[in-house]
Amino acid sequence: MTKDYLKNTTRYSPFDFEEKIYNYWIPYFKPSPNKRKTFIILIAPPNVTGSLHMGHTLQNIILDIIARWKRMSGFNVVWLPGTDHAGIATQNVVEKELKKEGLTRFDLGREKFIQRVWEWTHKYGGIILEQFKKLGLSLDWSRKKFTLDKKYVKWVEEAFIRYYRDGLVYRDLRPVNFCPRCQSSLSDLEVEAKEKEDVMYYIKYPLKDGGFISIATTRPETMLGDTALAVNPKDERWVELIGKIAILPIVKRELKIVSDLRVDPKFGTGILKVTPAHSLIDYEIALRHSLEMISVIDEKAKMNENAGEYKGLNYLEARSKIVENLRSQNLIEKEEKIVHSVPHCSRCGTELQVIPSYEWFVKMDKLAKLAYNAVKTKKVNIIPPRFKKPYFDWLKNIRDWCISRKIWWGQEIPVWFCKNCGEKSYVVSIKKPTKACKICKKKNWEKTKEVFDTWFSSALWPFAILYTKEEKKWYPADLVATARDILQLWIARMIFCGIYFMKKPPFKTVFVHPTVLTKEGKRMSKSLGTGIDPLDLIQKYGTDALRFGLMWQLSTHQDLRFDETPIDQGQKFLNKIWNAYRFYVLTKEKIGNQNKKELSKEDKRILKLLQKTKKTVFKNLNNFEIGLALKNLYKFFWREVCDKYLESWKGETKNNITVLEKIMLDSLKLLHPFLPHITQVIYFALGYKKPLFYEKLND
RNA sequence: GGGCGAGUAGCUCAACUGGUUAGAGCGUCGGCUUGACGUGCCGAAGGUUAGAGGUUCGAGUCCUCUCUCGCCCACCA
Repeated sequence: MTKDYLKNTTRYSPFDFEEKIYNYWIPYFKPSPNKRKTFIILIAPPNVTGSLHMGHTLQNIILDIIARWKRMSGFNVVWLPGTDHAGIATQNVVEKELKKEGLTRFDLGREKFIQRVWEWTHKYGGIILEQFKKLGLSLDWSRKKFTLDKKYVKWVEEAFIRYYRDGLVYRDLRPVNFCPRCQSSLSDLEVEAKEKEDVMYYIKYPLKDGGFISIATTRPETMLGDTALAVNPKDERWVELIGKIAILPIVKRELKIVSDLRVDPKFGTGILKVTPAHSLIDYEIALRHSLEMISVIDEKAKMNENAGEYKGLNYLEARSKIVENLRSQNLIEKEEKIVHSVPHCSRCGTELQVIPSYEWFVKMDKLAKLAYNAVKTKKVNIIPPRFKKPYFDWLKNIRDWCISRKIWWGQEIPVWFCKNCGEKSYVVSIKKPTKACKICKKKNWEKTKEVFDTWFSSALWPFAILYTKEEKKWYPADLVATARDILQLWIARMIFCGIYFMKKPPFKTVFVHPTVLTKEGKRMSKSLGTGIDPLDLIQKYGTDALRFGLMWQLSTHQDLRFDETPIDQGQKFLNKIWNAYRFYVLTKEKIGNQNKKELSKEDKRILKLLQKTKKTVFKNLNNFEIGLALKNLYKFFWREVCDKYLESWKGETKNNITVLEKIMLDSLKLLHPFLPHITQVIYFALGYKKPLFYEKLND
């Protein structure tokens, strides 16, 4: 990387330099201890088993540009890499791997399976971070974090215990979304609604006093668990039914007809069958009317002992048998095909069941208020501001958070159950309890097999990685960037956890960046084959060109329909930059001591434009208008510096060499956050020895 | 069902709080270039800014309605 190399090479080749330059930088990415002003960026930890996609790429390039720019503006930048153990997601990846060997996790058993996931994690868990390096990210590699690090795990246990002591965590038997394949409960946010065609059955329920009423349902099999019927008191058609008794067909149970505002008169016949065990809305109604909860479906989506003659049947088999039975009694009034949305597991796509299960919940009312107020009072800024609305809406209508999972991979909940008494007797404690069970007076404790929702653990990420002795208490952070679908899942939860445990919100600014879509405007997805691998692009164009191409397309308010041509444009720009500096070196040599003392018209013009460009670029970076900032620079450097100013150096010189030097050095610095590798290479070629991001940008 | 966003040159996008002939890049076409540039430079063509109505001296920009697309959220049994 000498001056001669620059002079003699007419084309910049990223592949000769990018990796070497990156390795050179690594030690300098550490925050320096002697600077006072810090700027702390919080990374969104990718899943350990993940591999780089466009979302990570866009998000982290944005952050890297900010990080480098902040460093060059005099800040001590803290940005730590890390990964998330990602409970269900990771477990599913390993299960798929097992499937290839013809095995399920049940064949291995819990312990061996967990061991297997650890092996997988050790073998492949570092890949995603290695891929992050290829993007040129200025992360502090001396401080890698993982959500199952010893210290991290401790934070999670302590948080749970603190919630428990404060009465914010409780255990309850209630219907939850349950995935029959993953064999676990899920939180509301892990449920994905999918459109599906089904049959709506109108079933006649006899009234005790004679006559029939009809009830619409797509799930006749759940009727075995009906414990009431409900109508809306405002529905004039049915008010007179309130208080009357109907007879549940097949089971012959008497059902009281209750009045509840949650019943939608426009749906079906306006009469709702209340099945508290298998419907969340019905459960709410049941609480209000003290109704019994009878579960008829088990966690494998099979009918249980309460289903009488249907016991053991899969719910779909049971459905058709029940419909058959009803038909034979002439109790089906009508059947119609409908399309409606049905909850599926967001991780494996299986249709979910709502079944009652003992789970741990976090009470959300107080915590939601904390998160709400932090944004309302602008202690946390969400940019662009329009994303505040979904954030507020979510917090306003929130239900308690189910934080236990019955999967195997994850952090165990610090709870001990009495082997003899089971559900009736448990102790919340990190260590095995020494006291005796209150019921059986024995000390026969066994740790629960349940693990935490992975988001319970990642909600603590900001202080678990930033607030430790060796990390110099870098809490709170200044900035976090996120895709918008993570706003509730992660951002909101970090905010209330941060305030609850640390008394301060975990960051000041949340930047919600655009989603990378395909050129057709569709979501990029591996399974649909519409994804583009950023690594392929790097191999084809180099990192700087990719960074240019992506940022060129970035605007704050519109999703990005990914187009490859700007990357090509980036490659040309790199070559233009390279040759501009060649010309600069050659010109300097040629001019020697024929320098002019005064400033020419061109000198003055370009200096003025430089100041103006700096101002707009900084303003745009401040507003996360990265695409605009890059365009400002592109135009300035190519159209003004190259096409006009450098051209004016050809022929008899009337310009001042010190101006040329300033323009070329300042341009290099300005370009560095966006195109870090090439600018560093040129910087070395010009004879400088430092990382370019150690230079001051705004003098 | 609710919310948000977008529909501007062939393609991907700009145009700050409404203000002169609506701008870039790529693509197309025509020239030029052996004192940096596998290229570069100069220039041209190309748009009733989705549609309809309204406010205004003036609207891509504000209001209303319609259409199309996308995303997020939602316990419609």
